[in-house]
Amino acid sequence: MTKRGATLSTSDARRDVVVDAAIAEFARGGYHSTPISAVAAKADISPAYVFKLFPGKVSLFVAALDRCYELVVHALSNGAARAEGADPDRILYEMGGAYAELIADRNLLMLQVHAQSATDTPEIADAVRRGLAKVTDFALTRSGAAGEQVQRFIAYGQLCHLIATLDLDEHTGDWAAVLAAGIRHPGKN
Amino acid sequence: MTKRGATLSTSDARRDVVVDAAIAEFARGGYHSTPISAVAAKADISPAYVFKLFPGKVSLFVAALDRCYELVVHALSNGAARAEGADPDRILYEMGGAYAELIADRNLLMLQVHAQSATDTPEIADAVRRGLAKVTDFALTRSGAAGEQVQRFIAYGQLCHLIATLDLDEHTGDWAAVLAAGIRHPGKN
DNA sequence: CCATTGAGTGATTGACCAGTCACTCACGCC
DNA sequence: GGCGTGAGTGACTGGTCAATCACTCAATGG
Repeated sequence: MTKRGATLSTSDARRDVVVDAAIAEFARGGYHSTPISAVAAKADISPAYVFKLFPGKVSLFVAALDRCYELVVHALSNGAARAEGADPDRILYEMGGAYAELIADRNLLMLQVHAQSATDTPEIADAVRRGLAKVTDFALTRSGAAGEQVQRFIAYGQLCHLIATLDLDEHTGDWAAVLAAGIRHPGKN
Repeated sequence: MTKRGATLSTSDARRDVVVDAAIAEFARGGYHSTPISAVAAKADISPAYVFKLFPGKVSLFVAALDRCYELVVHALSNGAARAEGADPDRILYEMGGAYAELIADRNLLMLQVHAQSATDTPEIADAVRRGLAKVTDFALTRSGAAGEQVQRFIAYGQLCHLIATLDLDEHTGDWAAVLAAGIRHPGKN
């Protein structure tokens, strides 16, 4: 039954599964406190095999990060499509909405937060810069908005990360309500 | 020569020294990948004694965080004093300038970034919420600005953290120039 | 039916690290 | 001059984890 094509692609398919597991696990514990064995368990695979699919822990984390930013750009693209032909601000607004939906499950959000904290590893710093460049460039060219608008877009994205990380909502206190005002349903799940 | 007063206060004095060392070391490696021994070495003290001064690693990190936010509020206060009597926006602007100066050495900035990534430890999450609450409340009451202005203030502070973490400046690329535009000299040790 | 290849694992190694404990040493006091 | 107390340490323990290696097993190709 396992025809040549399937067998040949098995290894690559596994790699994808492992990357998905890595996103989930690294998002939970961050880079340093998430053992490879956790990712392996999530992917129903032995820890040893992870090292056959990826040369080391860093590579796996970077692969997860790359995939994360890929998904982010994809979501922004979908959002922009919802405002086809509208003015730049409107397009950026829709992008923000799409981003909020994407990170509702928190995995992609927390992965970015953890990545920012692991930038003392050069490969990770490079990956974050690469991803952020792609996101920023896309927002600039696709929306056609001015630099200040895109800067603001990213800044409020960062604020959104903070709010979700800390589980802030109006019931945390007045100060939290101020920070979370108008931010689209962060947290929740 | 060690008079009674000095001897009696030695333990507390040591604690302060250790907290300073903890800020520097945790800022470099983050919570999980910074061993107590690194902090101890920086404070010229044996690792074992750190555990006599603090009940555990988490307590030490939280103590460092508390001190960090204390310094931030203090800086904001100084900044606000420079715009005494001016309009809220101007006061917030001066606060931003004072904050930029404070985090020029990056230690306090990176500590906050790492803390956000270590919020799966409840004590740390609490400490971050506590600190952010103090900062937000102070910005609100001291400047008298509207909630949206303070929200923006914090959002751009977060953006500033991202820029400094990644060492972005105009020479990193056009996208980086967009993000860093108008942000007051981040990085540059 | 044998040889090759690639998927996948168990067992192990070497390093590191949080936390503990029994100890020393230097004071100040009676 | 001993005694108590608090500063400070060395040595150890139990546990974890990244990475490696020698191995098994199944499929495929000739």
